[in-house]
Amino acid sequence: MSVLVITEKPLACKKIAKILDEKNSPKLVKLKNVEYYRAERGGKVLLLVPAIGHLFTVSHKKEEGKGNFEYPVFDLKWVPNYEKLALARKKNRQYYQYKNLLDIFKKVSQVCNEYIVACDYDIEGSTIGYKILEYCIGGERVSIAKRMKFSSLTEREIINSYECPMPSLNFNLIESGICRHEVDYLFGINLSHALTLSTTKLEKINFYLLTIGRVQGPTLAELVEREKSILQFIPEDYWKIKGFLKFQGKKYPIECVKKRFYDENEIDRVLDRCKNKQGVISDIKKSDFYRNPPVPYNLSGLQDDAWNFFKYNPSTTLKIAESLYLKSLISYPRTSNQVIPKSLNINQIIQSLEKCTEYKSLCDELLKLQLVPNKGKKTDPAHPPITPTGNIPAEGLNKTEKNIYNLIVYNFFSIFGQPAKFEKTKYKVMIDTDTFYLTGQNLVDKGWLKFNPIVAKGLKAEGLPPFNLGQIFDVELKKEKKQTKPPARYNPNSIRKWMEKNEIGTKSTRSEIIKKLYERKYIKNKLIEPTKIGMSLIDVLKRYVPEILSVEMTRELERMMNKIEMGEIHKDDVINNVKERLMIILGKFKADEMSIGKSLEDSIIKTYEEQSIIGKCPNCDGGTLKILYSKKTKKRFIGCSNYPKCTTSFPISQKGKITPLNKYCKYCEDEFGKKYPMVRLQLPKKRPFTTCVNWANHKKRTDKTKGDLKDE
DNA sequence: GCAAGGTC
Repeated sequence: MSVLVITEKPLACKKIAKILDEKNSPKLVKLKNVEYYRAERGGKVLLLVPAIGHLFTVSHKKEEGKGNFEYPVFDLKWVPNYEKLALARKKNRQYYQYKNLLDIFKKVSQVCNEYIVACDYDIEGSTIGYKILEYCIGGERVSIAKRMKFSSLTEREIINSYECPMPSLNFNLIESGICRHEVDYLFGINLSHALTLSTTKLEKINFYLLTIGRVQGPTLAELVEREKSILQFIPEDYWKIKGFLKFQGKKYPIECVKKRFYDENEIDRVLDRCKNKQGVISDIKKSDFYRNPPVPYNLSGLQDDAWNFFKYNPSTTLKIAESLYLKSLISYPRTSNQVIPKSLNINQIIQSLEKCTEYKSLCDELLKLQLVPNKGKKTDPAHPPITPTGNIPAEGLNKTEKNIYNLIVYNFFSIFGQPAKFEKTKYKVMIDTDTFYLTGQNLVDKGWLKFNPIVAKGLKAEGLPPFNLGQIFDVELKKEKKQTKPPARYNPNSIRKWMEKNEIGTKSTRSEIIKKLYERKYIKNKLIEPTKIGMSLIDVLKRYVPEILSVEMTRELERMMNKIEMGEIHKDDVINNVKERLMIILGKFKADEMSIGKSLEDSIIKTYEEQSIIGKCPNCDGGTLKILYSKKTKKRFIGCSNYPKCTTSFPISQKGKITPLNKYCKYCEDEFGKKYPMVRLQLPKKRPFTTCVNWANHKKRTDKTKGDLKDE
């Protein structure tokens, strides 16, 4: 008989197998497309099988797939992941992957008499391991299973945690994990069903999916809150001086010591005083400042830079990073670690990257240094920071992949660099009795910046010519009228950071949940604006379930789970409490179902109408082109709102998502002298492309995919 | 067709 070792993921399985095998060469077994390992240690045979995250999930007893949105849903059960996929009619590759894996687990467990859980030592990892064992050997016998507890995949920790495992699973931790799943399910499914059914029962809407949960709720609420403060903002007029100092045919911007004038008379007095006067340099201050090298990337850091330099969505960044990881080009991306572990072979990685001509000179330079990596504050027991592995991309990466990969390589290089040194010069410029400043900065020592062309390129470090004390210049001063600005809108990255700060969601789920808010049409645009649906959803929830909109709900859940971990309370108490609360909430909801549905229905219809607008009609006055549906064929097309007076219409793809671009086609303007709107078309599983609504009349049909745009 | 959390 053998020992079954369960790990959370394939990568960890491979590492643990290699460490535990006495010859460090475990045998790879492939069965039904599943890979696991056979190792030998201390006269025992170890069979190490990896999960792929959760293999089980919560469901409810009456769930019969499509169409059943009854509530309340209180009778929960746990089912294998693949069963859920089957319910969703998704018997895809993933379905068979999960199903085969569970089959293998069951099969392997039958030739074992010892069981060890080696998943991450946290509530999710504990739940993953327990659910698999329960399925394989039954709830009773799980009591004989042991637990490896380690905080990093190093040889010392792995061997130690294997030789001295915890004598049993941590059942409190497992209970709290199960509890977390069930609480999220109870709130999420019940409230989503209640919202969805409220509009379904009305005439105008056949079915519109509305969802809400512990993380979606507060995130949407924050976006709506921001929108309200933008709408309520009353701009205030102010004036500022736009000034230049002239020197050898060049103009250098100077700033008045008083940056904003709220009284127009005051700024006029200053400008009067300065009229026809020259500026004198009355003081020179030089100071050095340093910009430290970056800390190693964790997922958040990578998402941040990918947004700052390339405006990639956090969810795109995660997806690309995952694909680079699966190609073995970078380490595991779902990490929060910012500290390079001592065990990482830095030299080897750089030597491997040296073979790539693009990085060769930087690698050569790095290899001359003593390599001490900079580090950040965050650590992660499960994974190191994101670094290149040293493998060179074999086939070409696409542009997005290449950009993300370069960010990771250059960040890795930069962490070994010295601080970059800048010299700041501040000239005090007096014009009559008024004070202005001219500032510039010079990069005097590139430090780490020489290892990071992406950051260096975006740097503004324009120096000033050396001026002398008492030097006199002609100046140019103008009055500019300005208005105070409302608070800035969130973008997908800044709202992700807000979630991170408030500790809702996890590093791997935040960007997905933001994406979900877009998919549900709760929010729109890159500078995020809630739609009418988003606004009225928050209105309804504020009245009936304010708790689902607060970050405090997550805090409370965490407190409850801590208490379960400490053995102070039982999971059932928490679940029963949630059910009682939901009973009251759902009761009120049901009573007011019609009025709730009505207000949501109006918003849904309006949001759809808004989003169907493509642009102005090129052939009539005041007409609007819209996506319409033919009554006869039920197919969609683009038509003018002035029909039947105006019969302008265009065919459009029946599949895919159409987004107006607020731009018109340059080709058509030159050719026909009319403004035809451009749209973006996203066909399923294809790259989105830009096209003119009138592309069928272009001479060269290929023009439809060219971004030949002109702003309106 | 639904949550949030793991992971390929």
